[in-house]
This record gives sequence, C-alpha cells and structure tokens, in this order.
Amino acid sequence: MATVSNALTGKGRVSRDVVQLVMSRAGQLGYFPSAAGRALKTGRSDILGLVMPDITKPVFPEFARGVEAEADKCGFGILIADGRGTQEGQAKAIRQLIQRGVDGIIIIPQRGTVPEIAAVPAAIVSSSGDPRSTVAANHAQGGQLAASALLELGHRRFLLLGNDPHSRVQNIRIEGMTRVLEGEAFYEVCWASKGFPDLMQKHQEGMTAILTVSDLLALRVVSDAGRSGLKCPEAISVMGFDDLPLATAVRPTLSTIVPDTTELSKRAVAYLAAAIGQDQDLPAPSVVDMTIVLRESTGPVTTHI
Amino acid sequence: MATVSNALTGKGRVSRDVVQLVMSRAGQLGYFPSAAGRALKTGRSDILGLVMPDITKPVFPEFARGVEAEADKCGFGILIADGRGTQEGQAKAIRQLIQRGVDGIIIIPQRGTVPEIAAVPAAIVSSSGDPRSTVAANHAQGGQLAASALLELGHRRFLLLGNDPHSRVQNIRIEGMTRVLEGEAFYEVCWASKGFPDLMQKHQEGMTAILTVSDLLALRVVSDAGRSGLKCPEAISVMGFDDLPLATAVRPTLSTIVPDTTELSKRAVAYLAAAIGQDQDLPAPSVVDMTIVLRESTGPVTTHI
DNA sequence: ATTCCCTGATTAATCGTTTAATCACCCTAG
DNA sequence: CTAGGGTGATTAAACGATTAATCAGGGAAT
Repeated sequence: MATVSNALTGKGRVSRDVVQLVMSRAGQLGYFPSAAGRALKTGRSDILGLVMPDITKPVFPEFARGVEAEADKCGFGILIADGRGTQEGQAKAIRQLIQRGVDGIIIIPQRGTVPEIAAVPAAIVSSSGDPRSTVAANHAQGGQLAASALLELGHRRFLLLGNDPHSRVQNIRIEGMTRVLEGEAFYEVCWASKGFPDLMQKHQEGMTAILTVSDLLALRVVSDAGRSGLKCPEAISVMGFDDLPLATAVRPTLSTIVPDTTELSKRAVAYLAAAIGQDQDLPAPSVVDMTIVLRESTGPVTTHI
Repeated sequence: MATVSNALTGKGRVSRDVVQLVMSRAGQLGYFPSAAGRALKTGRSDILGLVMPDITKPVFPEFARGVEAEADKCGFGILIADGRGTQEGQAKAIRQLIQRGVDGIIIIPQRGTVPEIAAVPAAIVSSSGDPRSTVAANHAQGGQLAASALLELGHRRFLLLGNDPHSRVQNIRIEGMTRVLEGEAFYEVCWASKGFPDLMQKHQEGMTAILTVSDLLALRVVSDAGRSGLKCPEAISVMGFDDLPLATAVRPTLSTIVPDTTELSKRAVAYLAAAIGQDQDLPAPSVVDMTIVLRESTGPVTTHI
C-alpha cells in the first residue's frame, strides 16, 4: 500500500521494476488516487480559486483562460467565482472558495478594496500603482503607448474618451495618455457616461485623434464617425484598448493596446505556487507592460480637414 | 463530535439549543468543516466540472457565468477546464476533472463527438437535434425567428451569412432560416471563410436583408456597408446572433437573436443535481428557445433602392 | 415499581491517502 | 563468522469528517 503510494508519487524508496509494475497494474485496473483522500492527508487540494468581478465583461475571459492554462501546467485546477459586480459578492466568493479548500486565491479586485484574507495565500492582480497588487498590468504605460503612437503620426489635437469616471483603470489609462501629451499637444478628456461627444463638431474644432480606454468605446466611435461621414482613419484616428475579438471584426479594424494576459496569469500562478510551497523568497510585486498593435483605425494626420 | 456534525449539517437528532450552541461556538472559533474530510467520507465533493471549447470565444463566458450562479444556488462549486479547441484537449480536460473528484460534468462539446464518460454523470449542452444532448439551445428556431422577423418587415431577397461551413450550430441556424424563407423569398447562402461577399453588388441585385450567424459577422457587415455608403437599416437590414456586448456598442445597434443562457445553465445544473442525488426520474432532454431583440440594424424595406 | 419507549448524546468504525517507523534481507568488511 | 550498513518492502498511525450503533435518562403506561 505504501509502496503503491510511493511508486505513484515518485517519492520514497521503490525499485525501478516495482514502479513499472504498479504503473501498469494501475492502468489495467483504471485506478487513480482519490483527490479527497490525498487532500485530507496532505492538507492540499491542488486547487486555486479565481475571483473576478464579472466574467461576462470583456478581457476577463482572456485572463481566465490564461490562468487556467498556466495553473494546469503547474498541476492546479481552477475553481471560479464571480463577484457579481459587488463588494459583498466578492467577499462572499472569497469565503466560499476558502471553505471549498482551495490552496490559494487569485483576485482581480472589485474597484477599490480587497477584503483581508489570512486563511490562504492570495495573488492580487491589479493595476500599476496599486500597492497591494502582486502583479499589475501597466495601464499607465499602455496609455502612454497609445498617445505616443498618435503623436508620432503627427496628431496634435486629441480627444481622450473614457466610459466611467469612477473606474480606477480607466483613469490610470487616461493619466498615462495625458502624461505624454502634456506640453506636446492639445487634449480634452471626455466621459461617455455623461453624454457621448459630438464627433463632427470636435473634428471641426481640429481634433484628429481619439484615444479611448476600451475597444467597445472605440467601436462606438468608429461606427458613429462612419455614420456622420467622418472617414477613419483619413479624417480621424481611433485607438482602442484590450484587443477584444471585435477589434478585428469591425472595419476599419481597430488599432489597440493589448495587455499581456498570458504573462499576467503566469506570474499570478507562479506567485501562488511559491507561496503555497512555502518558498523562502516569493516573487516581488511586478508590473507587466502592454504592447500596441496598429491596424486600420489609425493613420497619419492628413492636411485635408 | 457526532453531535457537532449533526448540528452543523442539520441531520440526525440534536436538540434545538445544542444546535444553537454549536453554531455560536463554531462562529467564535472560526471553525468550518474541512471540505476534504467531508468529501472523503461522503464520496461527494460538491464540485461540478465545466468543459468549454474555448472560454475566450464570445457566448461562452455568458454561459459560464450562468452555470456558476446556478451551481452556487445548489451548493456546487465550478471547476473550469478549457478544451483548447481540440478533440484531445477536451478529452484530457474531462479526464482531469474526474481525477480531481468532481461529482458531475457539464460539457459544451467540441464540434461533433463527445468522449464516453462513465465515471460521473454528465450534462451535455448542445444544439437542437443532437441526440446526445441533455439540454439544447434551439438554434433552428432562432434562425426561424430571424428570418420571419425580416420577412414580416417586407424583405424578399436575403443573404444568409455564415462563417465556417463546418460548424454544426451555424448550419443549424442557417437551416432554420431557410426553412422559413423557402417559397416565401429569394435567398442565398454565403460563407465568409471563402471570401467576404461584395455587399454593394448584392444590394444592386436587390438584396435588402442580411441574416448572419453571429454578432461578430453582423458587425463586419454593418461596418463594411457603412464604408461603402450602404445605409443600415435604410438600405439593408442586418441581423446578428448571440447578443454580445458589442451589439449595443456599435451604431446602428444590432438586432440579434439571443439564446437564453440562464435557462440553459439552469437546466444543465438541475439535471446534474438530480443525477448525482440518484433521483429516480431525471429531467428529460429538453430544448430552450431563443428570443429576438430588435434594435436599430433592422427595419422595414424601403422602395428606394 | 417495573417495563418500555422516546429523545438526545456518545462511541467507534470508516472513507483513501501519505509517511514515519519498522522490518527483512543481502552484501561487504573486519 | 558476525556486525553493520544499505536497499527496498511493510506496518500502522494519522488527516477530519459522517453515520450506524450504542448508551443514558426521563416520562408514561401497566
């Protein structure tokens, strides 16, 4: 019995041939170790919890896929929990996961606070500048990327378009943009939640570039523009964020800033693996840069108004 | 010890006050039962596996959310596994879930076959007409809905636009459309994978309605049309499928056919709960209808070509 | 007063692993 | 020839719950 256990887990002292024998017999019998029994004895379930604000919202699925893939590589399973968009939902989700016996939790925090968790190690995936984060996407640098690209194309009057003035990441993205634009070009920040801007009018005022904080917004801009006869990218350039599936489905295809969700999930899982394994030195908090992908919705500024 | 167990699970014979006492003491001590211990003894983990072809693809996240919510109501957790788009990926995912000790599995099958699973009950969420399915979305009826709506608006020449001629659900959706259109109107089926159709030309041939099998395609159509000067819905009406987030972000907003993912997940979870509970009569395979939501991309046919 | 029943609490076995401790054996060295 | 060391297999004790079986005690009925 102990020998079988040792053979299967590769620990302890077992001879080569016995391992072989055990393996083959196990295969024949269709035996595999009971997760429950193992978990009970070892105190580890090899399962990680993943808490997201709302898996329905774009970008999160990408992240979930990355986490699942990475966890799988490390021998972990992923238990998902949806925060249902609320603070209490998030707290409840975390409690539930812990009660289910997860070894660690990956949290993409609901705007703002994260409940204290002592029971199990937690990796917090947040945005650059967040002190609690274990790994952060560099939204600020993403914003800079967007702004510099259009600046280089010759644009000098920008509309920075957000959706929700209370969103942390949107503000950070926009702040990244303004940091680059400051002193180099004229810009105006606008929040769609308080009325969608009149693009035609803005364009007549000389605006040629629109930097949005999300592909969804960029889509709205591009299609709005198209309807009112503003050609994109000839008359205005539009930049999105996140590289959602729609970015390549719409015409013009969207230039966009893409977060490296794969790297993000890799680091989050790696951190937890280390924390669970009780490694001495955990990976330090880190920030993952974004990249830019230029497609059809952006182009050089044309003299023609 | 037994009394504590009984008090906490509500089984066996325990007096009212002892239950109270146990509860409060448990609260004070921060005690909660170990999932592993319980799973070992009862043989149940209270965890369901969810296998999807690729959580990144639109619609699946919605379904995942629904399943998670419904499972939560029934006291189950959800372990996700991504099939990575391949047959073997799916098979491997299922094996892994079983080894992790899930009590049941919900599978959205990779196009075509599903591996035999005997180890645990499985709910197969598939499309209408699939004999193996536990619960199916009525893609055919969805197609009919789309076609009849535009037929009623006066359209008589249709373009039915698919993406992948090998996709089962796409074919079923289109078949639903043709069933309604047959004898009532002219229609032509077109697959985008073999070159995107020239909308202007089609329109000049008299085509006024485009029925797509997905919002992503509808988006492409709408934006393509806009660029070539074809007004939507004045000149052509476009219908999408699935009601993705982008449907309300684009202008014109997309009329679309929306599958009831909530109901789908509800039934899948209910089936598993019954199967796991060894109920005598399991819910019979069922089909859930889709609904239509009319927005800006469709309208009455205008005489003006 | 004895018996019986009922309620509620207690005992102890069990689920399937892991792992430290023990054991059996062979081989080598003194 | 015996002691000792090394290798590989075996024993048995946990892990933390559930649950059938047992036990204790207080009425009610005879």
